[in-house]
Amino acid sequence: MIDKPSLESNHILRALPDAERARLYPHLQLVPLTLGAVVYEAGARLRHIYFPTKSIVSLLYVLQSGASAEIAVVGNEGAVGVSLFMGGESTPSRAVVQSEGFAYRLTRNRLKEEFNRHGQMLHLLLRYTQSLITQMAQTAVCNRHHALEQQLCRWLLLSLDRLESNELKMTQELIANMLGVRREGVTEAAGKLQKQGVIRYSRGKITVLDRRRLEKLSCECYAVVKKESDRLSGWR
Amino acid sequence: MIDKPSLESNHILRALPDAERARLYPHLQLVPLTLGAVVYEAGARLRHIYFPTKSIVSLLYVLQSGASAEIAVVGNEGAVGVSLFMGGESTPSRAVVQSEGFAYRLTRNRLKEEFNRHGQMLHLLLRYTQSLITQMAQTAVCNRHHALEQQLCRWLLLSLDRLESNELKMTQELIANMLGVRREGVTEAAGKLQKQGVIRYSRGKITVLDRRRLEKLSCECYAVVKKESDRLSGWR
DNA sequence: CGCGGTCCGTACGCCACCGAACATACATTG
DNA sequence: CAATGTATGTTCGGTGGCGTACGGACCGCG
Repeated sequence: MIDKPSLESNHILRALPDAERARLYPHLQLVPLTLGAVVYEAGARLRHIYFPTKSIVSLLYVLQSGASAEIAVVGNEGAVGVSLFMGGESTPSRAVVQSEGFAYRLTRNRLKEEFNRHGQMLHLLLRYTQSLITQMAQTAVCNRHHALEQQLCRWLLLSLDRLESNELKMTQELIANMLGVRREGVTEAAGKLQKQGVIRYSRGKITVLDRRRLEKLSCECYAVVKKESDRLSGWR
Repeated sequence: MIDKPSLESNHILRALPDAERARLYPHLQLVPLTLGAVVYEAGARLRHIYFPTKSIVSLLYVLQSGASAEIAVVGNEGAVGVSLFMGGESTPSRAVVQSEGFAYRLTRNRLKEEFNRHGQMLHLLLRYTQSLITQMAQTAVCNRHHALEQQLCRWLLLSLDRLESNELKMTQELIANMLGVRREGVTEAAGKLQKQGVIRYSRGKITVLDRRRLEKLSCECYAVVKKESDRLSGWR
């Protein structure tokens, strides 16, 4: 369906020194991530760490009531399953594929082995983890203080950054699940944005027409996360 | 004012093998943490990592609007400034002393040195970081879905766990800042709890009378965080 | 072509929380 | 003991998002 992506499509893998990448190469398994697939379940023992290439994975928290909320989103800038090298073999969150694509994965044991060599992989993952933490913290505050419409803008931008087009396949229902709000709320907010000519959408296909405006309408959270993520993925 | 606490008052320091602890001992500096003191400012370059003994430190996010919210709370179970060993020398959050006490601290360079030895310290800090992540994630979802009263219960419990008494010095105003809500909202929720005989309070002194009830009235978030924290601080 | 499913639009009552303003009581200080 | 500051109590209108319900539009499929 799509060309198989190279290792370099993932920023972490790309940033590895050639020697390390070569060493890892035979152990990196390319797997397709289909829309809606659960990469790992909350509380389950993780078996792999995933390095997305063109896919997007959402980290979701599901409450006892069934209500849920996204706490972070991961694309080709990072990795899914960082708790593997942190030592607790599981997390209470669920990872769901939000945008179809591929990922390279490494088994738990391989990762630990690599980890124990204390090469760049370790440092890159640590830095990435910190940017993940920033994203989660910002999400927490955003949930508390910002209006739905602003959050929608933030969310669209975060997704957009992890794709290569200005179009995303995503129903309002799913977005509502991610943001932890009602679908109707998303309909209304998206309606406003469309009326202003910022986006256009229809049946699960959203096209961003005016990214500038979208950034202005978003809360500060997007910029903060982006900036910190850029800073941490920069060299040294 | 208070007896100087031993290294073992902090769970991470306590869990270190004797040899490591002995090696670190001369470099650990005991510092008092006074109420309201800012351990580090958002975006500022961190210079130390802190291991609280009897104090509590809140990690706060402050928005451009001035609104704020606590994203995690750290006591003698953990450490403040984990981003130091993650590689990004700062974080966008602010750390504020919420309950007076002491902490041992280590300079940035010492920590890095220790880190490079790849001993237990590294693993303990990594595990602790994961439990911190859990707390932040849970906070994010809690902010989204749970009622103020439940959140207040959660917050009281989290603080209580990090003290040794059933009494905390904390005004409703400050609690409101932490939770990112209005002071009046806290007054109302606290009033309800007092009427039910769960807590008693007066002018910045809150006494928990019925911890069981408090746990029942709290949202699930407290239990989830507690359980995961216990799991991760357990052996291996 | 018709049917069922997915996706989006709209509307209504409801409630928790907000913003602001003001009242009261206790505490500390000089 | 007066004065000022701090902590808590109470009120009132406003509103953003919730729960629920229903209707219409477009799609793919048989």
